[in-house]
Amino acid sequence: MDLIDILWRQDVDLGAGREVFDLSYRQKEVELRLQREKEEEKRQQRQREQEKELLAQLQLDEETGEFVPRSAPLTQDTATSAQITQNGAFAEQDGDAMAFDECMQLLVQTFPLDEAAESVPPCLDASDPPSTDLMMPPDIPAFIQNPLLPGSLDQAWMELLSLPELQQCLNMQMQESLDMKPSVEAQDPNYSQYLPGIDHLSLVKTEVCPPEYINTYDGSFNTMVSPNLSQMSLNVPEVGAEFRPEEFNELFYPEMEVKVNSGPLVSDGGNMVSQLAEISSDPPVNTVDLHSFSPGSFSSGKPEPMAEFPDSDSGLSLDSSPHMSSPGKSLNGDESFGFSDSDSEEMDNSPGGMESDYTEIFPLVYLNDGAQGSLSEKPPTDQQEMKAKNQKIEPAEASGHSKPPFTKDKQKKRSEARLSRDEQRVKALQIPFTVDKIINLPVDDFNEMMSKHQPNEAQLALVRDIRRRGKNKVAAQNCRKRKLENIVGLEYELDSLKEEKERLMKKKSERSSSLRKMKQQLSTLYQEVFSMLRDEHGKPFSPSEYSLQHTADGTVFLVPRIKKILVKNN
DNA sequence: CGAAGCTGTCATCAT
DNA sequence: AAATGATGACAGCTT
Repeated sequence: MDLIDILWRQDVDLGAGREVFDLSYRQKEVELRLQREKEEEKRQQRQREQEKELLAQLQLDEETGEFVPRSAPLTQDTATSAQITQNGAFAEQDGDAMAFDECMQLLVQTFPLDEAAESVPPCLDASDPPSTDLMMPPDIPAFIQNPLLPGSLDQAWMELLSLPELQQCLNMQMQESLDMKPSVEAQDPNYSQYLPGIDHLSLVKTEVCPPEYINTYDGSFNTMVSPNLSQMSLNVPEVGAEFRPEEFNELFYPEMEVKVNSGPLVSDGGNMVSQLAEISSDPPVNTVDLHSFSPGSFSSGKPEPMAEFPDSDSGLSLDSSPHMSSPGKSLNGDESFGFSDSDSEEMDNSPGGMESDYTEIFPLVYLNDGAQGSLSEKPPTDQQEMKAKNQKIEPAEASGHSKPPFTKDKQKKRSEARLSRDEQRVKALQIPFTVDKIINLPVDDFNEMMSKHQPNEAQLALVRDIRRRGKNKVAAQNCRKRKLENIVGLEYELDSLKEEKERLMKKKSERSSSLRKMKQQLSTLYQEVFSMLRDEHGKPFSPSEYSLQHTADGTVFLVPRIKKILVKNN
């Protein structure tokens, strides 16, 4: 379940938001893809007529929507051009006529589980016995053809499938599902919750899994899976029959779904617990731990705080996702009292960051809860405890079950965690005020509120701490905002000044050019005027002997240069 | 793996 | 004197 959860988050991190899991969204995608595929099919038919060889080598890549050279699917070594053509033919003739159950029965009959398991390569055998079965007969692949999933999801699920532990789980689940077809049907109800079109399936939902649990963890899986299940028989005729990794994934989603839903619930009889026990180096992974992840268990496990401060969440973790805040709350609420910020920082990271380690962390947390006593001792105690926790957690990570996805999961806004922690502290000290009020209430109201409650020293210190931190946080945000605005303003001013400088330089250049032009014109005019002047003999004046000078009033005189020189000398 | 950026927090001073 | 705002500095975390 942890792995599934991790991978689901990985899907989200990879860009597959909840909208991806939405039926309508996916249906649109399907329509587009189908349209594309029809076009491509037409083109392919033309190509078949022209070149059969090309046909064998070309294949519609559902991820990119392009025809690419056919590469053998992961587990399909037998993929040949002949089979491809067979698949295509089968898709048209048999695909729509054969229901999923019928195909499954046929597969089970044709390929017993033992053979199927043996025939599957190691990397996928665990995860998809059914899919391998489906692949084997050339007529089945039509099922698998479903271009619903985006590439990112496909990748994420491929990663999921590549996990050995999960493959084991999936393998066992798959075998069970093959034996008991109803189990597969039981999964649908969950899917239907997120699929408007599959309402009829929702009848069994409550029997399979608590609604809260489904809401928090199963939603994504459900939406991913359900379209495929519901439309599996419908998709068969329309899409080309080809094997792809993502198709396998789609087939497996139901199984994962089953695990997610039923794992914690049916943990006693199911394989999940045993698998988890094998996976985890820490033996004490039990159903209680698993249940601790579900929202319902959160509320049930910590009834008092939740009941006492029902609106505390809304007060501060406005932008925090419920999924994230919930675990943190249950975690911190139990153990958090009056510890220092640094402690709380550590708290933040471990619970929020390693979600897959919930099973390991939560038990520890519960222990801590019980151990928590007075308020004043908390800071050092918590630090030590956290260190101990981390040490305990590390082995599990070292065992290879904490993976890169965890680091992605760690990407949470500290604000969310901080608020959540403060809330938990408030709850822990049984302070009947929301953190929001503690921080944002005016001084008078705040003091009045506090006086009414008559808080003890620890409560008062915590409340004032929270208020100070909260206000300072806002102040820091504003300060940084101002700083950025100042930077932006200065940059803008700098740009303006540069533009101004540019403009002035350009103006200067223009003026200089204009001045040169005017000098040129003046010179021309001077020569023109001078050349028109004549002495008493009708001869022009020599420019070397005479020059023209003008006074301020515009009067022009012809001045002999010698005289002028004499005047200058004088 | 290191640099850069973001955010919360603390210390300090100013209001 | 207390509360609050502003801001530099620091640490932890993410990108």
